[in-house]
Amino acid sequence: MTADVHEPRTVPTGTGERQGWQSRLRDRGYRLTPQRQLVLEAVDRLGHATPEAIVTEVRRTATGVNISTVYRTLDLLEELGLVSHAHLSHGAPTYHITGGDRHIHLVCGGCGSISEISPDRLAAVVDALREELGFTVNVDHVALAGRCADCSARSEG
Amino acid sequence: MTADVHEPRTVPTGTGERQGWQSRLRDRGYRLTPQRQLVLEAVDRLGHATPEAIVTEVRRTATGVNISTVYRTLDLLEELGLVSHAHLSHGAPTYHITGGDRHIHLVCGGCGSISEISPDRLAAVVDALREELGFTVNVDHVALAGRCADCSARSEG
DNA sequence: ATATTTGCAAAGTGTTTGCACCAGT
DNA sequence: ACTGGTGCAAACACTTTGCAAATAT
Repeated sequence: MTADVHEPRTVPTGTGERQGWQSRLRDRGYRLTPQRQLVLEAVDRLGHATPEAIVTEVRRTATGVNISTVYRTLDLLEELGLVSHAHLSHGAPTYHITGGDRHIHLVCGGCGSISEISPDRLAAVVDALREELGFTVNVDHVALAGRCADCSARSEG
Repeated sequence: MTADVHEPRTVPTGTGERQGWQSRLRDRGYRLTPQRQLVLEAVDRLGHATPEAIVTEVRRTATGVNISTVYRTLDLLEELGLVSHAHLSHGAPTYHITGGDRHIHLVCGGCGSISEISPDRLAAVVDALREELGFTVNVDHVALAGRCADCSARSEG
């Protein structure tokens, strides 16, 4: 059990939203390049992916795309609100498509598996923190570390 | 406002617990070295500190202590359960004394300030996740990203 | 005495940057 | 044509590791 429990969502690069992000890019003075499309598609396809995994995926169709371009592109896509990242493990962050279904990550420190739960689970806490402390939690970015059922069982029993 | 909102807690290197961790170290076959005491004291004094900050603090009294020793020592102290780390920002993790008051970190993405809240705030969620999914959240390790009151006000107007 | 720990330096990740060339507009 | 984007290589930040010398036991 090391797998990513991601299930593919409707692609923002698909028919529906195509105009959306592409013209958003243009309106801000950015250019539409193959690399940017490829990175966005790769992020969507992979679910939760590190820059390294993304560049590998991108290279399946376009050899020669550079890792630094991927980093720059991810920054850009994040600025545009198309993707966001979370620090799920000790190493590289993982990027995922935003919009549609937001979610909170559960990361198992034992086996590294990632699962997702609804942000509603934290709604009460989030509201309380905003009202009492003025602190606005960025739910997309939250990762809860711990141990999954399997690993808990393993270490206890 | 970039400050750490840490307030010093009772030092485990102080009178009370001294025997505790020191003999725990010995029992496991480890040796008690000045470096290990200094690192532990520094972590306690600093509250939430990166390895870099810790080595700087340690060097105020003992010049020549190497950063790699600090890393090794932090790993050891964590294994012994004396400290734990959390990933509060994009860069280096921060270490803090465990035991006594556990807490959850709120990290402001705007100004980088760190505040702490009681783990009780998440108790309901944590319990629900354990019962429904079998997932045990490691509360010490949790950091909630977002924007503090000041930064929220600033960005909204 | 001797096995652990340290310091040092070198290597390993993950990420950013400067710059010449390339490409979208 | 013009400006922004890309690839490349080098620099950077953070962390780990091999090994000989130092030290706790």
